[in-house]
Formats: sequence, C-alpha cells, structure tokens
Amino acid sequence: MRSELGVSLAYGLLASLGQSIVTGEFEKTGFPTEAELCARFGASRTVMREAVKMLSAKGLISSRQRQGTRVEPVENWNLLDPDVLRWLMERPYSNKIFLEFAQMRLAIEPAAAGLAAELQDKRAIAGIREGLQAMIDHAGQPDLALQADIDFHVAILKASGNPFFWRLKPLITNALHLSIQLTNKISGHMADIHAHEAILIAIEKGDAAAARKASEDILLESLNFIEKAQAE
Amino acid sequence: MRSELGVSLAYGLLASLGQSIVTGEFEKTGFPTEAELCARFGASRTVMREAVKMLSAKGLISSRQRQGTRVEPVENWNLLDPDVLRWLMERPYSNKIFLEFAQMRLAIEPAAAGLAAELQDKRAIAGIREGLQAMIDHAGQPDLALQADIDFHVAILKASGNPFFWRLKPLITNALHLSIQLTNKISGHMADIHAHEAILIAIEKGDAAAARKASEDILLESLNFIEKAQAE
DNA sequence: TCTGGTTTTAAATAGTATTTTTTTCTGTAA
DNA sequence: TTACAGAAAAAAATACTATTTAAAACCAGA
Repeated sequence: MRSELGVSLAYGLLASLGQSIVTGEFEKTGFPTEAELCARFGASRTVMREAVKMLSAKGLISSRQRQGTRVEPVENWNLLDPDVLRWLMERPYSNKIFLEFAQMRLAIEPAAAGLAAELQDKRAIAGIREGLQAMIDHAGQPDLALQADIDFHVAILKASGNPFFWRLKPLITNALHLSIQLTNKISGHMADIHAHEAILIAIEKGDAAAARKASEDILLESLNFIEKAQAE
Repeated sequence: MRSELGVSLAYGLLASLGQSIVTGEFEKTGFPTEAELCARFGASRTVMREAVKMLSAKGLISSRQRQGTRVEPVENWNLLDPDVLRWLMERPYSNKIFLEFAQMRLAIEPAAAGLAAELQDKRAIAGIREGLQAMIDHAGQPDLALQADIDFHVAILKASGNPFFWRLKPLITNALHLSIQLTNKISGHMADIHAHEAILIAIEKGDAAAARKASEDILLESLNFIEKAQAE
C-alpha cells in the first residue's frame, strides 16, 4: 500500500500516529496492539513497527513484550523534537502554550543576539540583514512579512554560532506562526521594523548588551501584546 | 541474537550506530547499505531497519530508495535529543562544546529561576531545597555531591512550570557532568553552597529579579572558571 | 507456589515492489 | 562509418509484505 503525497508509508504512519498521540486520542482506550494498528491502517506489521519505533525514539511511547505499547507521560516527550513540536501545533492550541513559547523566546533570543554581537560572523549577520530587508519590502503582504520576520529571528540564532541555539529554530518558528494568528486579530498591528533594526545595529556594532536589550524589548512588547489579547 | 545488558537488539544497534555516527566513523566511507550493516552486526534486516528508522527520527541519517542511507549534516541532528546528546558526550569532548553548554545554561537557567520565583510551586520548590540539602550533606563525597548539584539545577527547571525548560534537563545534566571533570582537576574546588542557597532564597521570596541574578552569578563564575582552566 | 497456557512484542527469514541511477542498445544524421 | 540522442534494459538499493519462531509477562488453576 502506498501512502499519499510521496512520503513513505512508515513516515505517513509516524505523522498520523504522532498527531493522534499528542491530541490525547489514546488516553482513554490505551495504545492499540500491533495487530490492531495494522488492521486499522492496512499496513504490514513490519512497517507499523518501524513507525512505532520512531515514535518511541521521540519519547512518545514505549513498548514492552507482553505488556503492549503505551503512551508515555508528557514529561518524557521530546518536546524540542521538530516533529513533536509540529504535531503539538497542529492541534487546537491553548493559551498556555502561547505563554510557554514566549517564555522560552525570552530566555533564548536575547542570549543569542548577545552572542551574535560578540562572534561577529559577517556572513550570518548578513543573513539577519536580509531578513530585515525582506520585512521592509513585504510590509504590505502578511504572509511574506511573517516569513521574513521568522527568517530574521532564526538568522540571529544561527549568528550566535552555537548549534544548540540553532536547534531551537523550530520552536521559534512555531512561536512566531502562532503569535501572528493572535496579533492579526488586532487590527492594523504589524511587526515593529525599527525595534528589529535596533537588534541588528547592536549586533553589527558588536554591542552585546545592547543587542540583548533590544531583543528583550521586542519580546516583552510581544508578551505584553499577547497578554492584552488574551484578556479580551 | 540477543544484545548485551537486557536492552532490546534494536536499541542496542541504535546506540552503537548512533555513537559511530557522532564520532564521524562513516565520514569517509559513507553509511553502509542495509545488507552490509546486517552482516557486520549479525542482525536481521527487520531489526536493523528499525534501528535505522530510529536514527532517522533523530535526524542523524536519511534513506532513499536506490541511493542508500547517508549521514545528515550536523545541523540537521536533533542535538537536544537526550540520546544524541549522550552520544556526543561519550566521545572525547572538545573545549568548544564546553563553551556552548555554558552559553546555553546562561540563557536557560536564570530565566527558569525567575519563572520559578513567580510561579511559587511549593512542591517543586521543596525539590530545589532537597537538592541543596543533599549538596550540604554530601559535601565530602564528590560523586554524591555532583548528583545533588545536578538535582538542584534540574529542580529549578521543573519549578519553572514550563515543560520546554524542563525538557532541557539532559543538556544541563551533561553540562554539569562535563564541567565537574574540569573543575575536579583544580585542587580543592567545590560547588559554592552559599551561591546556590541565594537562588533558592530568592525563589522562595518570590523575587524573580534576584533569582535571575543569583543564577547568573553562579553561571558566570563557573564560566570564568572554565575559561581559566582552559587557558592552562 | 508452581506450572502451563495465553497474549503481546521481539526478532528472523524470505520474497515482492518501487525507485532511481547507470548502462546498453539502437536509430538517425553528419 | 562515426557520433550522438533517446529509449530501453539492467542493476542496486531501500520499501514493504507475509510468515514463523522466540521470549517475556501475566493469569488461572491445580
């Protein structure tokens, strides 16, 4: 059996099961046995086991002989795994995750901006500038502007030179995608170009403290905005 | 064929291959084909494919029909995956990763301490206090003291109430394990109990700014220490 | 408490399907 | 006759199916 859309069958099952797990679909019933899963999806046991193994590699489930497979408690999930993060986003989101994202960004991004100012990786800094320029160029087109906004913030992670910061890219990306859904509800809101530019200028000058501060300012403003929107 | 030590065969292969990948063992030769891997490890194709699928779930490799399996560039690895992190640690470490860990801790931990002060989760704060007490009790025993130190810092992540912070536990744990190897070389060095207590007190008082500051102080001191040690 | 049966995952084995690269062949034009 | 283009065939690798056996853990009954 061939899955839709070019993805392999195992990856299709991975995505399907992953989403089901994060939406709590198996909370009451428990995770099905291999045989049940095969029957439900019309796949062979081998390929189903591959999907199950991938899920267990991401911490979502664990299997033991005779006992079956069960969904792990959320605290064992690899929340920073790009796939897990995406599945979490694809379900109807709660206000809580909004706040959690904002808190993470507030920890990560100013630090990354500070490191970028110290490291002075010209090539990476050029990437930040490109993001800013795209934000300016596409100010009228929400979709493109959002992508440019994301590119800008992600470029800062990259410019930090620390691969661990860089790996938080999916989290930042999702956070921005989410927050735009919220801010778009407020009429006429758009990203503050000048505030973004302030980060870039500080990084280019090599002023780490100013870069941290400028990044923090944007994020606090955004947090403020989120809280106001949620109060309504 | 049964693997050593009770772990299932697939997980044994996962660990073995994972380590080989992060140590760059396949850089020159390219990743072997399924058939070669089976021959080398004396395992069936099924179980080998399960291991390979888990590795690809962690971003370390990718497979395509006809083309074989290849190791992904490092930037695609899920560095924050606990397994990947552990494999990275099990290879001879470089000074670079030391610094990268310290940078991450400096971003994460003060933020977590600040959130913990705001949230006032009494139960979780009690966990921090237990860690501190264990540090005091086992001051003379390096192994136990290290574990207590780790427990203390990890408890702060938990007390932040943000599951994304909590998920960075493996990173903090590894960072502390690594840094103790370094600091132990310096005669008579031991964790500064008073500095740790300052974080706890600030959190208990609900003083987020002070908690952030106290956490930052410890980490900067530790960073300082690392730089001094590396200079030698 | 032991023992045997049952259930469920773990692993092995063998074979088919699919995809993509490489090679080979062939026909046509110079 | 040679050169080249395009088509066809072959090959190599993973993707998937099917089936069987093994091992572990639980449960029931003696």
